[in-house]
Amino acid sequence: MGGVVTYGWMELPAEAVDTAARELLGWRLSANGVTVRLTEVEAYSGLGADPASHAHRGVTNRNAVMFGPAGRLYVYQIYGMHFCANIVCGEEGRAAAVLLRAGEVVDGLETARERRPAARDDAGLAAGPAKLMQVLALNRAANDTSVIDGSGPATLSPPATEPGAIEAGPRVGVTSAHDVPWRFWISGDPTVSAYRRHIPKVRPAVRRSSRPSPPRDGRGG
DNA sequence: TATTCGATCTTCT
DNA sequence: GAAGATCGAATAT
Repeated sequence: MGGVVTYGWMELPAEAVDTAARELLGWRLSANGVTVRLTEVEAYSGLGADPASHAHRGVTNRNAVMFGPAGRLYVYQIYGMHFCANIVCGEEGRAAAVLLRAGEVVDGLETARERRPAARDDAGLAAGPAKLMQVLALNRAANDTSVIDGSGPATLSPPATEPGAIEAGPRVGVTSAHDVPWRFWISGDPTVSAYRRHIPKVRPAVRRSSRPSPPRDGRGG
């Protein structure tokens, strides 16, 4: 009946977002003339039990897409200059998403190389969440668009071949929940990004008194 | 080869 | 006002 495409990972409940993440390995994402095969992803739930998730404090203007229906992109900007994308999972109303961390360029290689002149080799073209976005030429305009019905700039397709063994470990760059092994990657794949432990933010030399945080209506001058 | 640091700005408190 | 699901160049060893 319905011509609407539905994939298995879309029907998993929010609490099974880690399973959805595993299932998405090997899938292909195409946009703007380049296709990438996903080799590394991370799961985020934000159901209150996942402090590393953007959604764990509840709905905000930014993370609202995470609470929406599965199969759409949640794109956010990080450090004022990079964009990263998640594929929303889980039922509508409950936050769950899979961060796309790395991939292998399987089509549009020439274009990908032009978009990533800094890459040392082809394996490094999309070896990182922001690099992946750059290769696909996606930005905030892709936020809240579908990847399953062709209505948005990016389209997701099932794996051409079964991915090999999958490994799991702690997520990269998060400032909490280091013990949750929700980063998944295809074992031995050269395009998987290097693991970086949480890097404490460097503060200006001037350290204020170790007071936690000022009262929030202290806006007087 | 490993580690450190600067760039740059949106979002939330 | 401060932190942040990063990248790439520079520095240290």
